[in-house]
Amino acid sequence: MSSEPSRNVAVGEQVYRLIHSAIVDLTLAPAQRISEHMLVKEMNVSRTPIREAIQRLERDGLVLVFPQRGTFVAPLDRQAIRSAYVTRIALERAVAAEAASRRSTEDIARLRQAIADQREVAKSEVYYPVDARSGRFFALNEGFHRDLMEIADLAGLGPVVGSAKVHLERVRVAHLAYEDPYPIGPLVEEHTAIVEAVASGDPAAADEAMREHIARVLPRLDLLMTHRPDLFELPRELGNPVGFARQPQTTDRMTADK
Amino acid sequence: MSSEPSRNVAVGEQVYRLIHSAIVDLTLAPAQRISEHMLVKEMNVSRTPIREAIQRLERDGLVLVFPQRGTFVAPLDRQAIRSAYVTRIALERAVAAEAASRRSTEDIARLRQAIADQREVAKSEVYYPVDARSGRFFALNEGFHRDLMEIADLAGLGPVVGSAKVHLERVRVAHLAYEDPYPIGPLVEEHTAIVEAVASGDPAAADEAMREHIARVLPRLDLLMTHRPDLFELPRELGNPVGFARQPQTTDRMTADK
DNA sequence: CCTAGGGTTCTTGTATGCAAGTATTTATGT
DNA sequence: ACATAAATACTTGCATACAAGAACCCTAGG
Repeated sequence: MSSEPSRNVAVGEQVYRLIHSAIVDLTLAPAQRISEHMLVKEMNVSRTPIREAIQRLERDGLVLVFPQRGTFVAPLDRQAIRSAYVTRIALERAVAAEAASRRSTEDIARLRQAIADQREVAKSEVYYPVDARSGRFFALNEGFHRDLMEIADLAGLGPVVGSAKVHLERVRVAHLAYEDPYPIGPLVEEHTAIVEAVASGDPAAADEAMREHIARVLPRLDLLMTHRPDLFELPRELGNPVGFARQPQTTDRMTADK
Repeated sequence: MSSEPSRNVAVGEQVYRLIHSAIVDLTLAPAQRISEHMLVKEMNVSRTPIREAIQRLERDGLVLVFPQRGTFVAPLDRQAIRSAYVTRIALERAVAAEAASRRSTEDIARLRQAIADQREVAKSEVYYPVDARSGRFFALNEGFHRDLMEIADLAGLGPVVGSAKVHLERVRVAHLAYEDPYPIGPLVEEHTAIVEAVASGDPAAADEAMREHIARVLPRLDLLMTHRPDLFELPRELGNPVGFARQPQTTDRMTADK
């Protein structure tokens, strides 16, 4: 980026974050075409960091790359959303259970403080904002789940859960334009139940409390599919994009042929 | 690659698979230094696809990139391995349970056929080979778990589970050099238990059968850490690599500044 | 009016050159 | 001999040029 070098964070990382959040909050519409050249002009960066970002987004399932044909913002995909939901619920449950097994007294205090903060914020921020990703409660919520991961000594799950969450968030953002504002009060109560289960050192109870919590925030997918089928369709039928047979179990070996 | 264009699969993908399997089967030793230039000479490819592959491997947690300082094969990391283990067990359990809920009669037949194939192969291949990733049973095992995902309509979990599994496989490969050959007969019996639970449509039983199965293949990590501490250490203490604060929750917006 | 063909323009994939920063090594002075 | 500093040889990040293929449009012919 020619303006504001903003050293300390690589350019490719900045580009990735920018496009990433634009896709998640639907600023970039599903199925919308994007081209590297367009992004180059728009962001004053060369193609290299743009391509790096696009390849990461492709692996996140947020863009579809058709070689020599074009790149598109990934439409909402029922199967991908279902997978993301299963992933999130399975991993967060495991985190809660493990946190209940490993928590120290300091951890308990930390979680109770987090709950107190959430309660305080919930007095002023009663509903989620329409973009769903701004506001203090959103940050507190993210931090709460991250705290649990650290207590469970499973911080490595952060990226995995995060990459699943973005698909659910896109659905939630789309929903907020059609549904009543989402109240955050009940979320704090559910968080409280999780914390108490963790504090009591009961993994099964923590597991169940988290299961209820996550199940509750599942957006009504079918409703959205009938209201906005356009969000689920790619403009034209193209073949398969390139990046879907990942995680190879190849048996090849390093063959230096020089 | 200058020799054998091998069209149909992108060069970057080939490079990725090559380095990926070399790291997983420990052909490339943990903590070993690798440089883009070295790989360029070794594989007769330009830096671009090499860099693409390295960035993907970095996100897989298989290499560590220190900008302007060097790139290293990621040493075995206790926390990463623990996270991978939790991820795999949580997701495979969810898959088994969901498969039990959705299975059709054709699915049941398919699974029983897979078991029959495994039993047949287990007669000749009694133990895992030392490289742990070749042989017919390895492929059958991969296919079995993939079948379950398809039956559960959760094929999207394939890459996630796969990227977790590689960390466990590295540990398993390292183990096989120090332990007795691993018998595959019991694995077939465990698979059978899973299939019967799925066939009977009992999600809880399928969940439990899968839990036992995965828990059994957990390699003895502590043993390896005492035998080969070198596999867990980076040669020198460097700062943090670049790619660890992924999955941003940035609030930035697209700001075209042209 | 419709169809077929050719050329133009767009797309992404790949190779390469330049820049900036780090570590190592060598020279130089004490 | 030792410490210090400059120079040199690396590293990866970024920019850009070239190549190959796909889609589109426009024209010519039926």
